[in-house]
Amino acid sequence: MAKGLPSIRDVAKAAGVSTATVSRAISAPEKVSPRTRQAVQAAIRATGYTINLAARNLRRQETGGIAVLVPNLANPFFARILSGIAEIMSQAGTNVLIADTAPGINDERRIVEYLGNNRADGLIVLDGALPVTTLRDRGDPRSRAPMVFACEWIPDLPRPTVRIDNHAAAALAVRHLLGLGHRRIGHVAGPPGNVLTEARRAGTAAALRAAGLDLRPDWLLEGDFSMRSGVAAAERWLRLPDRPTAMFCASDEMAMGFIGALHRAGLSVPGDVSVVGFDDIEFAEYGVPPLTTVHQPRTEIGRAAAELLLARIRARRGEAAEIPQLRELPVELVVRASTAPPPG
Amino acid sequence: MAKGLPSIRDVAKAAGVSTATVSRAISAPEKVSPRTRQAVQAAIRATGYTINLAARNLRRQETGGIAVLVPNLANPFFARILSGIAEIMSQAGTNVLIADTAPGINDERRIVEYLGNNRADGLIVLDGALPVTTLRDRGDPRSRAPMVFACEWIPDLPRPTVRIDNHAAAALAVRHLLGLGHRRIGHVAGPPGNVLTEARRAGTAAALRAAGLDLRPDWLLEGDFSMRSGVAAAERWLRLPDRPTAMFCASDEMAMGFIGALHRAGLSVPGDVSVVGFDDIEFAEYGVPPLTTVHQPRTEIGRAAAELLLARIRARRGEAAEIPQLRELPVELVVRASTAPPPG
DNA sequence: GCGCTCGATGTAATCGTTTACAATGGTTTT
DNA sequence: AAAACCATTGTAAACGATTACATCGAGCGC
Repeated sequence: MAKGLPSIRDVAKAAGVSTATVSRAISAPEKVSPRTRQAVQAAIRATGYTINLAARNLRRQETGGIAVLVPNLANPFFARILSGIAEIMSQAGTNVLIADTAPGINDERRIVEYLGNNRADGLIVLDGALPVTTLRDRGDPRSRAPMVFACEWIPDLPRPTVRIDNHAAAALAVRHLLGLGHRRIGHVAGPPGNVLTEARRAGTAAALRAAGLDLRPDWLLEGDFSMRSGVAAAERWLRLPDRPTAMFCASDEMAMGFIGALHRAGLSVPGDVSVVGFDDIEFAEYGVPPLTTVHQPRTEIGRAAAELLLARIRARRGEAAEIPQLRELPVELVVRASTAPPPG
Repeated sequence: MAKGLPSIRDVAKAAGVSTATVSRAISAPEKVSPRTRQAVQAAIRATGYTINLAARNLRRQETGGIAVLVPNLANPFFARILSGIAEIMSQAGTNVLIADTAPGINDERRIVEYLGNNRADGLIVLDGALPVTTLRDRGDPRSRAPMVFACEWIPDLPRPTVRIDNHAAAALAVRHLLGLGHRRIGHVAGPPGNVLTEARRAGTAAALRAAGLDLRPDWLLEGDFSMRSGVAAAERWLRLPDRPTAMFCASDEMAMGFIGALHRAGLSVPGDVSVVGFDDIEFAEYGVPPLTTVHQPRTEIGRAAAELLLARIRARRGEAAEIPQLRELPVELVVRASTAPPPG
């Protein structure tokens, strides 16, 4: 931002009106006569004027940006969600700040500071594991910016949320395995305490129960959504005296790690075991074998979260808006080559 | 940003000094006596003051943010680079705006607008395929913000660049295959015209030539860095009347797609063919088989690019700074299980 | 024709910081 | 002891937009 850029005064002069009229022509065109509006438009083009957001934000008492709290920026799962958020926000002329909440990158204090620092008009939280206090008491109470959750959420902190129905999605995956004839079905879960872990585990158990089966505790393996933890789960699985014929993994990364480890142990997927993943990340389609998985509409989740937050911000400015407390986007099962009827 | 937040006036009152002194105590502490500095610090704590960046930026004629142009946000390769950038920028109190330059997401006009709009004090460009004109003539000439390249670059637009030595890195990969005894080595290249494609292809050819070999045109397959294009390359490879015993792929994604397709065709890696990738993305470590690849220090590239840009921005403000035109970060070959001596 | 309303526009204060310039008082130089 | 200097601080004018309030004139009813 260099000196000498055309300002609203230059436009006003060129159009032969006052700065107030130019301002109105820009942000409330209906308050200005069509003639004047046109003249202002022409003057804007002629001068090459672009609005100075720092000035607008200062005067409007806004920041012109929203912040996204990502549990782990390095995780490719979030890339498409961010892309959806960025798309909507860029259309709205709103900046997107991204903060990585992964331990070690930014400590809790820094995040609070970052957000309290009147840097953001709103907050999209993708991390359901953040301490409630971090989010609740952030900054000065007078500066509390509206907040929405996407994908994950914090049960103790009710806020509008965009996500999929994790319970139903897990059940969908399990019913696919049941439909193939599997009766011995295990589950590789996410990290304990995570809301997604709980919802997907419960959905798995519910689908099994509906078929008259149980989720056997020895077939419930714990992971943390990472590939590495999928490998570890496979190692425990291989030591099982009595093995399931199918496994539903709570993330694609775990599924791919799981399959890779089985492969190295000489087992075939889906020949010996069927595996279903969750998320439908890019790699799922081209893996060995291509992975059957539950598709999450990630770009769409990002867009929806962005729109929801924008609506909340506008509502705060006084413009009426309807704010749904929960928006659940549809998932679908993508059947590829990692699932087949049980052996024998 | 709500009304009623403590401002610099409140701090001034609490500390019994003028607003000018408070401002100096914050941004140029050496200009203020130690006594006053302490009093101001105490007053800041007492009032809970946080600076209003919109006001500072307006006055300083800055935006307080930098923009990153990413060729494809959905590509996990960029996640860690962004993470490195975000880390440094967040320490510097600078916002990071992210714009996806993928066709269809934002058209060229929108990007120019986005950047011309005095939104960014600087620019990190990760996309070497952007039309030069988009970047050169962006916005008002008076608003030209400093720019640096990372990973990719545009030869016609010389700007400070952070990257690896792609030529040497490719040669490193090829020498590994030569060292295993391979003499029949092919290459899956990136999209034509891409700077990385050219550098890596040239490095490949150079390493072969140094061993008295040629890069045979029929063994040079074209891709576009994506997994899908790796699959396509494998299909062409399978139809080859005379096949190489080893392939060096210019990206891990292509390598993984390539391996997957070979697998489905009943060939074994590295039993029948050795494959080396490039980048060392997360999935490379856990693939089937784990991929031998050239490791790019992506977080470090992001950090270095961020620091370089900050230096350029400071230099622009008049603070002296040394700006290297090229910073090449070291790579290393990570040997895993996708390479072995040639069969027989 | 008078007074009223209403739409369109202008005037000027304001948002919270930074910084050029001025003022102050103390120390050193001559 | 006057002059010159320096460090420290204060005063007040910016930065560029928005918006409450004032103004103006046209249209309208009576």
